[in-house]
Amino acid sequence: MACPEGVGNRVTGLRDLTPPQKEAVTHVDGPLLVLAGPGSGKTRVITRRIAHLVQHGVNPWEVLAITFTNKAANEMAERVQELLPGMRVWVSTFHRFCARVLRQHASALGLQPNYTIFDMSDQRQLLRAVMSDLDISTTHFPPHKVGARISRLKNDLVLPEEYLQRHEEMVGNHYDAIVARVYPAYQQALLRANAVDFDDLLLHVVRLFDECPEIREQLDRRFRYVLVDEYQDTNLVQYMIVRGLCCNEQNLCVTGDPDQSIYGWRGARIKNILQFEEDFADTRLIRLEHNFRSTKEILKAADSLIQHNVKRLHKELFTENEEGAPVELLWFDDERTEADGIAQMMKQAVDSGDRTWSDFAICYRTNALSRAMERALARYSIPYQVASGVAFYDRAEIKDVLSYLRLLHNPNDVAAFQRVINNPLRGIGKTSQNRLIAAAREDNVNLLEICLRAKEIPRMAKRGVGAARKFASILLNLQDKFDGSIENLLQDLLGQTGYLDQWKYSDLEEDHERLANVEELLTAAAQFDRAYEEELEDNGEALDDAGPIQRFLESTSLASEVDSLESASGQVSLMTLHSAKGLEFPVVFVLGVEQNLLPHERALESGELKELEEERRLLFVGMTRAQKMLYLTRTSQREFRGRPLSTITSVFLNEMDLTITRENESTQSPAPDLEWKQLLEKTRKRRDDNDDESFPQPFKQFGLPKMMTGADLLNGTAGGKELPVGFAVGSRVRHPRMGTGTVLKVDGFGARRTVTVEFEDEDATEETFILSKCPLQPIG
DNA sequence: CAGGCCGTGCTTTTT
DNA sequence: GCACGGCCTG
Repeated sequence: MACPEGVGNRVTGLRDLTPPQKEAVTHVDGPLLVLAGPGSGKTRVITRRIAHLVQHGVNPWEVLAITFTNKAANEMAERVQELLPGMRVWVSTFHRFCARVLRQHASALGLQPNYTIFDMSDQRQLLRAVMSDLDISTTHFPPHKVGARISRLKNDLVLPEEYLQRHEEMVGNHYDAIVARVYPAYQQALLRANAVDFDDLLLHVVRLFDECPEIREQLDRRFRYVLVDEYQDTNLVQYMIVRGLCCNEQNLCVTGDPDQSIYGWRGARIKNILQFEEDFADTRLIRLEHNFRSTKEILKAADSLIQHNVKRLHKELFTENEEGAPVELLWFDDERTEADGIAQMMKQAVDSGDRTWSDFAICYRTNALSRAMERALARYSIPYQVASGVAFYDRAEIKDVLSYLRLLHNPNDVAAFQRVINNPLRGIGKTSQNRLIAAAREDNVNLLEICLRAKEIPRMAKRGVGAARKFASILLNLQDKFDGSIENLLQDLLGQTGYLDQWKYSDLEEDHERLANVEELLTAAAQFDRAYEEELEDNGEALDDAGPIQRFLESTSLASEVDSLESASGQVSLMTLHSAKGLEFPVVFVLGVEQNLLPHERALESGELKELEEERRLLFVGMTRAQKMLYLTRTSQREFRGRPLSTITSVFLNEMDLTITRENESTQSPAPDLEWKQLLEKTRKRRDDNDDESFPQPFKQFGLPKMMTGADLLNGTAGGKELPVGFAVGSRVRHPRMGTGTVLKVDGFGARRTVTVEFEDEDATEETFILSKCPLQPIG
């Protein structure tokens, strides 16, 4: 029975694993931290470990594997299914897991089990309403920005009351004051709508754990083995969920790579993984350092780059793959030559039969960089796909249909109500809608009920009364007739509301597309019906106590795009560095390795070391996607927001040994930073300092404080009548993007005062600025 | 009440 | 350079 490796059978023999991989797979009890370098077979280790647990007596339902994305969850579930046919192991995203927990314990949090999950547009709509209630200008404070702030607070586990309190102690920041008012009101509005936003799904579970210790313990005991992938990307809320599930049963296995943490900006705390050993006593630490993906040259370059990060756990990456070609820096004149050059290289490789189109990936820091590249690919007739998230479920027609379903399922869903009450047009305008919503709130009844009683509402438009009653009775009737099939329900719904009539007789291509999309939704519903039925048969009772409508809506709100990138589809892939994570390609181009682009301007402006390091990790992630060939590119001149700008050498380029290929001899870019080595030493010495460390000054593009811009100086003077010091003709000024220059001319007065500046780039560009609106700074 | 025009303001993205 | 939002007009 026992084979040389110890236990094992045909399915999970361990011979194909490296020693550290094997160690991770066979570890059973107690906390386990797997630091997995890029291309080190991490997913394989997780799935094999799950199989190993189950084959050694752990019940499949005692295992919980958590990922971030649906894609990762599906892949993992598939591979577990191959190893353990017919067994149900819970592999889920954080959000899906929480949605389910919440459903079962909704009442403990003041929700009903048929709660709705609000997506970003619902959130924005609700915020808009809440803000106008509070008389807050949505022009000055755009709801999506306020929403982003609230989201960030939720990710950081800050509750409305706490924020209000914390804010009262602070003085000054206007934006915070607004958010402090909006946040509690927004939460109240969500509760009234029996709805949660994405962040609430997680936050409510933490609250549940906090307020109902017995529920926490019950879940903790039930999921004896918990696995969390990409642990370096967890934020504070996710961290608390994981901890909550692992107090009593500390069989927690986390995998991740601090060097690939690139989501700090949305609240991910790299600390979570760095401090894992402190959080859990007797942690077994395993490093997966053997890279199976890249050539030695690629790995060497990537490793030399990441070595410059100070805050990291050391890893010694190595590979047994071939030496490979050196990593090259391609230096072009401008973005057009860059794009053409890359297109030509790819075409040549494909024409000669060495490569196929799908071997290539082109990565960039910001989406804007894809434009020039796309044009070139079109010129060369190269097939390509861009990974960008125009999600199926975000399309207006899909959202409309789903909103009907949402409203009949949760008649308090105000966002859904507003979306469909006058669509198709029923003569219930904004005013009538607001009257209905206000009346529902006052009478404490749901939105469908208030529609039936619209007649009783004072000053309600007559036309709207009948329409509202008809609208509500259609939905209530559908609710009664529901026979368990979502597809039938949607069909009836479309028939009775006449929603599709607006496009049915149109010749427009886009209207055809809309109809086709709705058709696709019906197919998805039919598929769901079948799967739901199967699950019922499989389990006797449903695995889950929620009805099909709740489950269907949940799956649509938590599903993102229909797998936007198709592998092996004979096309070149274009994507941001962020979306490249987790993928691999034989040949990778990383575009625009230039100061202010990579590292990004915003990271430099912040002056924070941790932001600079995240940019470095971003490049590291990009580089380690490459299997055979890796090219970094830069230009001398690049169009930025419509203006051509001279570029600056990225600090990252100085951190690696690269072969530099100049496509064209052209203008010399500013010399590499001579003080670099010294700076690095200084930075290293500071490594033990706290988090908010800033990097040494010369990194900052603009050494002068913001208060010194012409705009600020002008606004600071009485009425702005005088010319601010430092802007006389002939004085030297600096512009954050254009660089330094000399004032040629001054015109106008007060807010209309303009200055014309000749910059010191090679064409001596002349630019005229409105002094009160530009970031020009005087020098000296 | 919808459509067009003007001004503004700009990373990265999942759920 | 472009996209989105707000405001104004037909």
